[in-house]
Amino acid sequence: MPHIKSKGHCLSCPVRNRSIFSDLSEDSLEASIKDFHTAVISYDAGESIFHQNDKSDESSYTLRKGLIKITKSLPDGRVQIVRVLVAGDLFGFDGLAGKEYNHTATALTACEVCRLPLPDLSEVRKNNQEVDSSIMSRIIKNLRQTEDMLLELGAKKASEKLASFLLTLGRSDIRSDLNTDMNNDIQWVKLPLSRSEIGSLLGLTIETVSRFISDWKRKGYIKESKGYIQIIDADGLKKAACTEGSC
Amino acid sequence: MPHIKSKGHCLSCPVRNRSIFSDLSEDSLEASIKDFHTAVISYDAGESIFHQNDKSDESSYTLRKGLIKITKSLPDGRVQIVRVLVAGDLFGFDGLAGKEYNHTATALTACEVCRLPLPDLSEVRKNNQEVDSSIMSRIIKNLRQTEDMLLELGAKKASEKLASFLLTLGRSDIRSDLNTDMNNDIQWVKLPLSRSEIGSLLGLTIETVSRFISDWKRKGYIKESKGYIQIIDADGLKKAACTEGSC
DNA sequence: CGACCGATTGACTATTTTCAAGTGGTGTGG
DNA sequence: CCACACCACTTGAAAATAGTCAATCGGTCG
Repeated sequence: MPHIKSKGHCLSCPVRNRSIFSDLSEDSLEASIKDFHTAVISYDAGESIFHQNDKSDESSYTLRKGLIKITKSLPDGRVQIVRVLVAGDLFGFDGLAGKEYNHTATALTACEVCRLPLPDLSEVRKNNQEVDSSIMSRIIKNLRQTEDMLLELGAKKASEKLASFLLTLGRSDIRSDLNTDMNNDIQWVKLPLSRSEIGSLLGLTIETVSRFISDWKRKGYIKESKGYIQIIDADGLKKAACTEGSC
Repeated sequence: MPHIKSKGHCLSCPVRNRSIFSDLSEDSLEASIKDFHTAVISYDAGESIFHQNDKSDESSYTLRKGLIKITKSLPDGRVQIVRVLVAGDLFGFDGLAGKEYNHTATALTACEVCRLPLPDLSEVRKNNQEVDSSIMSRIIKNLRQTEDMLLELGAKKASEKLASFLLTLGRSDIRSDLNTDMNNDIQWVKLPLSRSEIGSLLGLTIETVSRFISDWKRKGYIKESKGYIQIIDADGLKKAACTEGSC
C-alpha cells in the first residue's frame, strides 16, 4: 500500500537538480517552498498512483525514485503504454485541463513521488519565471515525445519499432536514468519493461517482441543477461530492422 | 504562395471568441494587444506553414480560417498525421521547448493564420492569468488528445480505428468546426481528409480505408456524397467494427 | 520438489499490405 | 463538344506481416 513518508524537503530533495525547481537558487527555493504542501509518498512496484477516468486529486507529482509507466486502456482490457517516467519527471498535471485523469500512472519499480497541490504549482508558476518556463517546457516536451511515438506506432513495421526502441535505450543520455542502482557498467542497460510491456508500448504482441529479440540475439546484434541488455552491433541492427533510415 | 494580408486586429478577429484571448474583456484585450506584432497570413491548400526539423521562427500561430494538418514523417517519406487543426486552434508553440519544429503544418484548405511572436505570447502570459491558463489548458489538451491517438494507433484493429474516426466526425461538437461553408445540413459532415490522409492519420493504407468504407456503405451504415458523409446507423457501425466497446 | 511466471518457439490463422487493374468524375485542349 | 489525361478512389488476387493458440523451457520462490 502507498504510504506517506514525510513532508517533502526541497532543499535536500534527491532530484532537486532534475526537478522543475532545478533552476532556482537555494534562496529562491527556500522562499518559494515555505508555503508548499508537499508530501513524499512511496509505492510498491505494481501499485498505481492514479487511474484513467478517476477524478483528478488536484495534485501534480514529481518522481523522486524508481520508474513509472503511464498507460491508457480500452474497455476490453487492451493496454497502451504512453510513456515511461524517470526520476525528476513531472506528472499528474492533467488536472490543469480537465476534471478526470486521462491516463493511469503505475509504479514499474518501488517508487517515491513528491505530491504538490496544483494551487501551489500555479502559485509558484506565477511568482517564478524560471519555474513557469521549466514546467511549460516539460509539458511541451511530453507533447513532442508523444507525437514522436505516434509516428513510431502509425508508420513503422514491428521490427522497426523494436529496433528503434532498443537503440533509444542504448543512447547514453537515457542509460543513466535507467541504471539507478549499483550497476554502472556502461555497456549494459537495464531493461525497464517486460516483453509484454514492450509489446504494449509498441503496439505488438509479446510473441512478436520475443521473436525479433531472439532472432537478433542469434545474429549477434544484441546480448541479454538477467534483465540487462547490451547492443553489440548497432549498425547490424539498423540494417536488419530499419528500412531507409527509419530508426 | 503565402502572403501577409495585414496586421491582425484582435477586436474584430473572426475567431476572437475561440482563440486564446476568448476570456478577455474587450478592454483587457485592447490593453494587451497594443504592443503585439501580429500578422495575418494566407495560405493556399497544400502549402506549408512550417516544416519538421526547420528552425523555429519564434512565432506562435492561431488558425483563423480553414483547416490545417499537423504531420510527422520518416526519412523514406512515410507520413503520420498527428492532428487536424480547426479555427481558433493555437499551434507552432514548439519553439517554447526546442530550437526546431517537431512537426510539419500544412494547409488542408485555403487558410488564414494569425502569427504572434513568442516573446509577445510570453509577455501576455505573464500579464494575464486568463490567457496564461487558456494557453496551458490548450497545450495539455493537445497532449491528452495525442495520448488518445496513441491508444487508437497502438491498440486497435483497422476497423476499430476507422469506425471511431467516423463516429468522432459525427459528433455534433466537431461538425460545426468542419462545415465552415454554406452547408449547414446537420446530417452531412464534410470529410476533411482524403482516403489516403485518413490512412495516414490511422496508420493504414488507402486500400484498407477504402475497403471498410465501401463495405459499410453497402451495409447501409454510412452514406457519402461529394465529399460529405452521413452516419446512418451508428449502432450498426459500432457493432460491426468495435469489439467490446472500443469506440 | 513442485508451482508459477516470464519468455521462447512452432504451427497455424487472420489481418493488412502490396501489386495491379479498372472505374468514375473533372478539367483541359483540340 | 468530345477525346484525353489525370486523379482519387475502388476492387481483386496474392503475399507479407503480425496475431493466436498451444506446448515447452528455465529460472525463482515457497
